[in-house]
Amino acid sequence: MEKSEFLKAFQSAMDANALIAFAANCTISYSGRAESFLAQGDRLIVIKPDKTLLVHQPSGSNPINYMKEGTQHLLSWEGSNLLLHSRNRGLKEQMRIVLLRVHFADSHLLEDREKLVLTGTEKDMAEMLYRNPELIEKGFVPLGMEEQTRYGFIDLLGYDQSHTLVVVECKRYLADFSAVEQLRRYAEKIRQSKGLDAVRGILAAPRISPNALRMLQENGFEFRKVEPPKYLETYRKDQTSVWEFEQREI
Amino acid sequence: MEKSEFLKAFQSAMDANALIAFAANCTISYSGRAESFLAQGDRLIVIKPDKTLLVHQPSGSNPINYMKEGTQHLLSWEGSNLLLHSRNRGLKEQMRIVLLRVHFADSHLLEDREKLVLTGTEKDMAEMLYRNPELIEKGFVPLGMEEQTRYGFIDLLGYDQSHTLVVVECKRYLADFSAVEQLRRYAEKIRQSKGLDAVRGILAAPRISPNALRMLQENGFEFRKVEPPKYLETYRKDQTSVWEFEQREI
DNA sequence: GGGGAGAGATGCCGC
DNA sequence: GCGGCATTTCTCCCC
Repeated sequence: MEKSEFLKAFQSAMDANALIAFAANCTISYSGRAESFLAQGDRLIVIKPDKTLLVHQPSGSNPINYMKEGTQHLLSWEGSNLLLHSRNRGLKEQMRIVLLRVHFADSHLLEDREKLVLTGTEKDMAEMLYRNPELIEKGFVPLGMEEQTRYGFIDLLGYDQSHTLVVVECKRYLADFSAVEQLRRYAEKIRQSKGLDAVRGILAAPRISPNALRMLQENGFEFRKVEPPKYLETYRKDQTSVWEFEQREI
Repeated sequence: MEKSEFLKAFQSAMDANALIAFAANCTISYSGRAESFLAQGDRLIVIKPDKTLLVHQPSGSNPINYMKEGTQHLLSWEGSNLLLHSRNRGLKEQMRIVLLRVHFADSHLLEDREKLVLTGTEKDMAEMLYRNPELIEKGFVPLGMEEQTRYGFIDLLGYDQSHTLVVVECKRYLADFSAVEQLRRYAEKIRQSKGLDAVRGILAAPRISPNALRMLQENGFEFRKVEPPKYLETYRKDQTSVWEFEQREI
């Protein structure tokens, strides 16, 4: 693609607040919270309507370079190449992308007001345990979830059969050191604030690392193997059979 | 863009292992580690040569949906629409994207073997303190960095003026609870393994949260305000003056 | 391949 | 705005 043609297309897209995506052979310098340099290669570059900039290499999930929303983007000639100079004054960040060759470029106005509906989060786990307390243990009585307590972001709070207070911390994947220490912080906080002798702590997760389990037990806490729930019931009911069939197929 | 035309272009791109980027009006269902649904809207969709799939809405840095590398992608008719069915058998994940309209599409073979050169990381901080021990305090003598010690991932280890062992934990941004507890874990570990009465702990970061500072002091540890270094010396020397001028300008 | 920890993390929700 | 924390975190490094 001709650079002069790209320059025009870029300007129109920016003026129209359209999303622009282009592939180019380029070098990239960044300076801001850190500093980086990326030598010459082919990348996909995207500028969104909110002026977020993303640079993607041919592999990997994450952008190799990026600028946050609200960044200013200026494209100009630098000899026979084009220079994309992106600046975010508020964040004191800037990027310089030298475009040696533009492979393709496209832009379009995007309309999208939808938000993702997601299940299987840590909060969903806490709600499941709130509604199915026997998953913690027989006789467990849930009191409240999350910010419903004044003692911090405790996932789930309740009493056991002998009326001892129980703090439950949920992790949707692997429970590690950090989860154990979170639990310890919460249990200690609530023990002090309520003037109790003892508070039980339970870590609920599908899995726990061996070291974290040791630390958990050293603190007198317990582990419960619990899977996060994954059911988009509202959105599934009209296509359940097909979806479940495909699930089984995998 | 005609859907039949897109179908052909998609197949060629997949066969050639090219990157493909297209904008489309679509709905998206995902099932795997979690489950999600995204109602109809315009998005940018990218499939990389390594078969990573990214879905971007018009704003924000992160993809709203994605599939990891090594995913299989099948495009086929579903009535008058196209269905992109992406599966990762190993991860037991799948995604179904119904394309109601394709706004644009482009693909290209990308050549890129370069890796990002980055400075200003936590490791760079530790190295700076190793070479400039007076930034910790007068009389501080560094012993080793990171994995050079047998006692874990301790950022920096040394002796103070009175030959007391000092454990230093670096954070490149805000030091929080987790940083304090990391420091405590390391200090305790090394104290026990060396059979010492006391070990000093220092948290080095540009900033620390009030609660973390309180916990730090309760543990008898100290805070040092330190900025991470940001100098790509190798890559800067031939353009220093221009770059620094622009930096000042911001 | 799993564990442990950083990241230019980002995003969300609370105060 | 900052603080605290989850994330389909991702990524790297080391065992």
